[in-house]
Amino acid sequence: MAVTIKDVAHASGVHVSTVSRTFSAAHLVNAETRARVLAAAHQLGYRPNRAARALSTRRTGNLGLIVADIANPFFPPLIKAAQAHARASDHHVFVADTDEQARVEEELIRSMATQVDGALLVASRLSNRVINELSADVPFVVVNRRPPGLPAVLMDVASGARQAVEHLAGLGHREVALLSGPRASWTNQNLERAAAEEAERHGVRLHRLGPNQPTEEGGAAAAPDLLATGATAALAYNDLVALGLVGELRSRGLAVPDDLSVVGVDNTDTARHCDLTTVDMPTAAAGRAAIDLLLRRITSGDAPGTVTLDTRLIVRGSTAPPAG
Amino acid sequence: MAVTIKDVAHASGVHVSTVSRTFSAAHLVNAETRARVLAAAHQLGYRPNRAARALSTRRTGNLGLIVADIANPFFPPLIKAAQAHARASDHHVFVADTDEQARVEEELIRSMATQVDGALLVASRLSNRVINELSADVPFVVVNRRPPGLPAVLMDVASGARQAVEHLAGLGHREVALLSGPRASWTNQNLERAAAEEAERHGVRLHRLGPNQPTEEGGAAAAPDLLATGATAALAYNDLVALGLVGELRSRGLAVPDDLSVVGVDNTDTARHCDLTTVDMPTAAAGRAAIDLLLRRITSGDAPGTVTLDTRLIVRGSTAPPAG
DNA sequence: GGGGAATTTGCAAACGGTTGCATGAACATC
DNA sequence: GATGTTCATGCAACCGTTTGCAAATTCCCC
Repeated sequence: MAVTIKDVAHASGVHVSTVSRTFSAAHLVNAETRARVLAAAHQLGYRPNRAARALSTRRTGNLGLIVADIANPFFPPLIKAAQAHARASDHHVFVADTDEQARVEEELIRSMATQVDGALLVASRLSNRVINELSADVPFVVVNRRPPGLPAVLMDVASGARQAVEHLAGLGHREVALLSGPRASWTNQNLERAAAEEAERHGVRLHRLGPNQPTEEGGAAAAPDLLATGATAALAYNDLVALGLVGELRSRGLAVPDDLSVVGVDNTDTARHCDLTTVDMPTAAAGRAAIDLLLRRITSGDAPGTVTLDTRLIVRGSTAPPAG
Repeated sequence: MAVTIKDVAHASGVHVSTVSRTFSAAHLVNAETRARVLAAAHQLGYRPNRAARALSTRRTGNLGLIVADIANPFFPPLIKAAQAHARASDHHVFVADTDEQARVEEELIRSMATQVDGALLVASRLSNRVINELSADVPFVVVNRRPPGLPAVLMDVASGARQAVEHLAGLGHREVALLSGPRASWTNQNLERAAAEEAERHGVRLHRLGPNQPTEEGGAAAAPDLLATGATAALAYNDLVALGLVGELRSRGLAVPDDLSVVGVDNTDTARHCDLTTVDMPTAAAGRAAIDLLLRRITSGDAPGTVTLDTRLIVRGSTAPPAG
């Protein structure tokens, strides 16, 4: 059915190889011939078959993008930016949702391997060992992760986390809870470390709670433990956790920020709507940067280093001085 | 580099065609041989090259999923459900974001055409003519659209819209504004029609405003016109528009729902967080149903009909009786 | 034990492109 | 006018897999 290079060759009276060159190495074909071929191609509605081309060139023009949960509002802006940026270089993006499960993640990457030139791993839950193993098949760029030897884009949550703790300390909070996220999350590790250091610096006592599911349910479920600590403020792994917590507190008759201050991480649209103080993550910039690194790695084969993007605190209405 | 069928053939002492059959028509190969081939394949870490396979079979095992805006929280649950469902049938999903632009949408579909077996068009902005033209190249299933002759999954916003108007009328509102969305949106057309009918039935005057951008900015921008109408309640094209409106009203010193009731459409997570009354759209179910239709269409070639899913109003705190 | 069917395998031609090499034409150089 | 370049094109092999056809083997039945 589809019109192939052969049809174009026949229609324009040249060999298929000439047609091929017209599209992939135009300078090798005579201007006049090229015009004839292009006219025929256009008239027939010819479009090169990327899969077939990939067979010889070993370039599919596709990129993979692996995320833990598309429905987590942290990801869509990154996906969107990455995709738009990839499209500008004539690359398509395969988006895959791993459902936060390492096993699914691995399987998706494996089955995607032959169809992409490279992949972005965002907030991967895989072990470094597995990542390294897989990276033999597919060139990776990771986001918010630091497997040794792989190019990475990092949204350095530490800077924002320090600002958050400082902000809370400045408001007068002396007992702050940290609702941590998945153990395997690089962001979580950094968050924990930075928060602990900064708490120490300000003489704030930090109660670590977790790991929690990085979802609203996780945040809601953490409420009892949190209340038991006597903390007057909470810093959550991400906005979903923060909002889950806020919801649960409200349904227990507690007011935010009057009874308890809450800070999230990610600065999702939802946080903005809910007037949540949060750490802004430059997701769109990270998406673009990651695509840049990946394309550079693919085309020139070099393994470019690490890009670190700063984060910063956005103060909104969910934080206030402690009650009493 | 990658291990191919040839390597497996060599390692197990059979012809490549036997290896091929082991994977795609196992019953044609002797049990003993099959075991040997599988062992070799496993040991070498062989994975069939889908792109190469696609060349002969004309089946890529990939599906396209075209959405207007991944960052609109309406889409991710649908994407997620569709993808999980597709994966269960060993299909991959190409997600593409059109940025609400018909031109981009068309181009994406065209360049995706050779790499997918079929595609889901969600809330397409293309004209029926273009959709039909493209559907010669790619089997489509559309969501929230009714191009004649194409299988469709419809989330019937009309039922929810009627409930919404009835709800507002019941609260005592007599002047309701409708903040409509993109002209090309099937959902918008249905919403307008159903709201108008139901308003008529309840003696409510409906002020149509729009078309508005289906974003928060669009909602915010509509505030002045809305206030000029003297309406005491607003029904918005979607939750984003509703929330944009709410934000703008608040910044003008107006309270929701005390001064004005607002109803959204989609029942996104954001709406839930913001306590917005809204029409629930069964996005996950629609995603699954659409994949079902698409796979059926692809495998058995028949063009199954239309699936309609009902919507219903979720009453929350953004609606109340009119002031005074 | 001979004939036919069924089972298992190999061969080779596709699928739609790309690309190294060879051929041929046009042109310039001396 | 012989020689050497450059440019444009064709030829054919190849990318990894599938599949119709034929050959070879085994099995069954009379």
